[in-house]
Amino acid sequence: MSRDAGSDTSAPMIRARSHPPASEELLQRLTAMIAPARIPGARVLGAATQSFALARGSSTFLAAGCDCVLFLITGAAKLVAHVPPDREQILSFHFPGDMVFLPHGGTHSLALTAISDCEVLGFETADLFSLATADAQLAMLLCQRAIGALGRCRDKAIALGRKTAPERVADFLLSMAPRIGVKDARAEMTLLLPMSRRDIADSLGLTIETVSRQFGAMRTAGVIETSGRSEVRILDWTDLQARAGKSFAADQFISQI
Amino acid sequence: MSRDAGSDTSAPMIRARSHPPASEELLQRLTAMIAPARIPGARVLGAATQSFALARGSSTFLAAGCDCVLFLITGAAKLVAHVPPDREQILSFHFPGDMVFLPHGGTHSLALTAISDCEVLGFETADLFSLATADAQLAMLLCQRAIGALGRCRDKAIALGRKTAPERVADFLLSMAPRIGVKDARAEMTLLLPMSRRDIADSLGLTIETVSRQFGAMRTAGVIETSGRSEVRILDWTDLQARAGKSFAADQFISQI
DNA sequence: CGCAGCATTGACCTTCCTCAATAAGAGTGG
DNA sequence: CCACTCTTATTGAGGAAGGTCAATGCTGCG
Repeated sequence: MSRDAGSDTSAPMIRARSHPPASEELLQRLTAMIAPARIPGARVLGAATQSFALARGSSTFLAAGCDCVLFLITGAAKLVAHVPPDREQILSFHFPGDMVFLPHGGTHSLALTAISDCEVLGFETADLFSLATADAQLAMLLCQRAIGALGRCRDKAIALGRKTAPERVADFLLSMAPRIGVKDARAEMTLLLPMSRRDIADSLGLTIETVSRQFGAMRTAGVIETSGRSEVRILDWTDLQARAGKSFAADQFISQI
Repeated sequence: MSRDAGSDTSAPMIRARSHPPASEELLQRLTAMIAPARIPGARVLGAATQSFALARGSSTFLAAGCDCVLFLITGAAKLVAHVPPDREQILSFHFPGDMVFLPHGGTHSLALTAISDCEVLGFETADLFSLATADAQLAMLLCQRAIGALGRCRDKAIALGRKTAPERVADFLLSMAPRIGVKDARAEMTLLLPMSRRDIADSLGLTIETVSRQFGAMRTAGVIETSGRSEVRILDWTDLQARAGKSFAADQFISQI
């Protein structure tokens, strides 16, 4: 439970410099990405927008009182909760197109930390809400995204509360596959994990060592193959699902046939 | 990890009978309860509303495909996720005034189960959304409630991932206090817990025995006092917060001075 | 090529779970 | 009102999963 508290201090939490007028290009990419439920007036949205560049390892410092919604445009990021004195729980990983809600008033101190260099669009929740009051479609978009985030958070709570270490690690790989997986020639899926073993451990409520041992076990069993620090290839999809506790994995099978 | 699977089967999950026209009275109470962000046209809402009576122990059976939002009018309920073969995780407890989002498409099977007899108003999410498209205030209400639920779910994930058994049990009492606590003559707070030890355990990702031991330890230490199965009196608020891991509990103290 | 950080592996220990027995509540019917 | 019974809670002893500590091996970068 002890952790080198100094390592984080060396990369101090900074409130990322904001470039008040969000670049036209970033707004374009935002609207393109959330197209399925298109935002009617990206121009209007533009006025309340601030763009952030978040360098690898740096965090948006979000103490109590800050209340905003972020859009991740490029890069990969983690939403981290700090538990005194030196524990931390990663609540979610985020990739381009994701919306991150950071409401004020939570009991814990949260920060969005860049795993790789990121571009982010940020809104004060109040600003976004006042826009949404006049724009039901924007309001619905926010609502759907929030409910989606709630669903994923519930899945995480279930895993943290009632799953074993092997199940959690298998779950993790399965949840990452559709987001960052690439199918190769032999139809095997390869993941290039942007996060460290520590990140994975902090996300699953485990230790680095336990995560490493589970990777080792699956490697030995021929379920996965790893090369370097970040590459994981899934060799036996069925076995992986069994390890995640998906009994019979009926749903997935049906859709694969 | 073994559990008497038969005990639940005897009280089968039923789709509660719906009384198509929601009673005027229940709608009145709903609008009264969510008054802070009042719904402009409760009459309109009424058309899409179904009222449920959920007897103690019975559940709304919500298999994949169902997608609805529930309002709890009276009683106490738990949102339960079932993890095959016989584990379960309680995601949240609910009390009158609460809104429960039950989106379709989650990976786990969820059910809202009544801890005591409940009255519930239910909406198909699609219906509610189509109403909200024409009504920004309703949309905002939904959005704020969803973000609120997300915040509480994150707190639960943090507790399940990174807190010890004593911390979780203390956390539980602290989280229940503002919702169901009653201050008595000596300004001590008394909780009448509607849920069993099993419910508490399933909510905290622990076993009944561990929860019971933690109650025992706090009783011995003079932090709490219990009488009967459900009554808990908080004697030492400061110590309880310390046990919950709220280091120094600075925020709370300041607001108490 | 060498260094610093990260990942892996092993030995041991703590926490919490499991199994089992006992006790206390809360209904029920006499 | 009390005895009876069923359920739920408490308490104890032992075991397993995962955490902690420590040593070694990669890997990617200057």
